[in-house]
Amino acid sequence: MEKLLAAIEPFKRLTPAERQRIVAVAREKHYAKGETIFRRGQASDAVWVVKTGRVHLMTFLANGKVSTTCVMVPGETFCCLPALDRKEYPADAVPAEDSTVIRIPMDVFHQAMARSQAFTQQTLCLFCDRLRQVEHKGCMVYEPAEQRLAQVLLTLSKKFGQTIPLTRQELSELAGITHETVIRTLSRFKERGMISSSRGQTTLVRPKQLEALLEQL
Amino acid sequence: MEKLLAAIEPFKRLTPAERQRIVAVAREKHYAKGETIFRRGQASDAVWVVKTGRVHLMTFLANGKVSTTCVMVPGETFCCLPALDRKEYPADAVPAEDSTVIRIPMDVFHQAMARSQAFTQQTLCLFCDRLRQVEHKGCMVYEPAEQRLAQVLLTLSKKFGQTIPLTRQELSELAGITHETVIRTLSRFKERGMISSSRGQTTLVRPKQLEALLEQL
DNA sequence: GTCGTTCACTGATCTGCGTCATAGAAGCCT
DNA sequence: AGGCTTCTATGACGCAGATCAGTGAACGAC
Repeated sequence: MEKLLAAIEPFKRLTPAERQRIVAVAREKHYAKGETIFRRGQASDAVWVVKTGRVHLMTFLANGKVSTTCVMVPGETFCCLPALDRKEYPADAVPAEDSTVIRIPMDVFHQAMARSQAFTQQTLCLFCDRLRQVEHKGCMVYEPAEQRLAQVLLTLSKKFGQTIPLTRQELSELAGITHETVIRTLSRFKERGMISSSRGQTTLVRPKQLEALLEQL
Repeated sequence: MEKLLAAIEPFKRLTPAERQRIVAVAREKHYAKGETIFRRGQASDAVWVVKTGRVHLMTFLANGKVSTTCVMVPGETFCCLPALDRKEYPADAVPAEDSTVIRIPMDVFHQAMARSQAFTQQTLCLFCDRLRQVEHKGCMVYEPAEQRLAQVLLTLSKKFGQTIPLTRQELSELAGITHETVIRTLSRFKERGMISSSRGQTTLVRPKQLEALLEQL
């Protein structure tokens, strides 16, 4: 665990001794696909790091629909937000596949921030990036389905590289469209040679063309 | 200006002496409706406080549409985000009516954060609140126009009270729907006795019924 | 192997809302 | 006054995409 934390933001900013204080109380936990790590509205008491697998931050809406706000992959820290203001979790965290996560009690996280200026600064930067992402996503309301999906794919490719291991259903929850529309749109992309796909994954063959879709209009 | 800052977050958290350091270099500026305070993408060099009027944070999209992310009213501080990570402004700031704002150079803002733990903490809280709002707004993509508009009205009523001084056009930019749809939807709300309205303003007569709209489904 | 489940795909409606057009009312300027 | 702009309002039309329905392929469990 020390090795993992030493390699990722924001924990790499700590001295080994400071990091050790965290390692001493952090606990590794395993969750099966579809379990719930925490729910929206619960009081926050920890910061989380994905070690293996994939965790989605999602909101279940009144009309039965699901909105996924973020996909967290190994090495990513999630829920800095409640860590900063100590308020409740803003979304549900659900492993999209069997996942191992590290749970860091909030108190030691705060102690680390109090001790290390660099650690605090980096935590804030991660946090700011997140807000910028979310704000950008908010503007997507106005784009048609095709552009929304292209945007989602390009964003995911920054995390996963060319091959994105999400189902059409999961993509639909990210893009805010139905999974049927995702399928139809991806079929068109495939006809145009922009992507290839197999069960549970999509590969961007011509990312440039997808980017071009966003520019136009 | 000292009097205003002493009354609002996060500046009220400073000691009078610390606050005076800010007042010494802050400048009051007046902008007419429709001018631009700053644009998205510009390097950020200041934090802003609304003194009078109303400032919208908005994004102009490629297809000519406009998305308003936030309405700032007197006493509110905006652009803590670039203040934290020193990156570029994430949106345009445009006065929706003639407005007076206070411009606080970013350096003194940072100095204040370095000096006062309470000030930093409060700045972070404001920031977290903003992220929670934006995340919540992101989920709205899935709601039909009626619910989106109801949500927008209820959110605005927290700032303005029962009477919301925005035009239909401005409401449409906040809700992510056309102004025609806003007009039609508000007409229905009016028929049902939930609101009343006149040119440039909408009054929530039965806010409970609007809230009920959000619960159902 | 068989069964059950998940995922991918396709076609056939249906509809909310965007788009376009038009018109009147309210407010501001000279 | 008159003219101009902004805001509100309403109707007609069309379409993107949601909804509903059905099929088949891939995968895991036993």
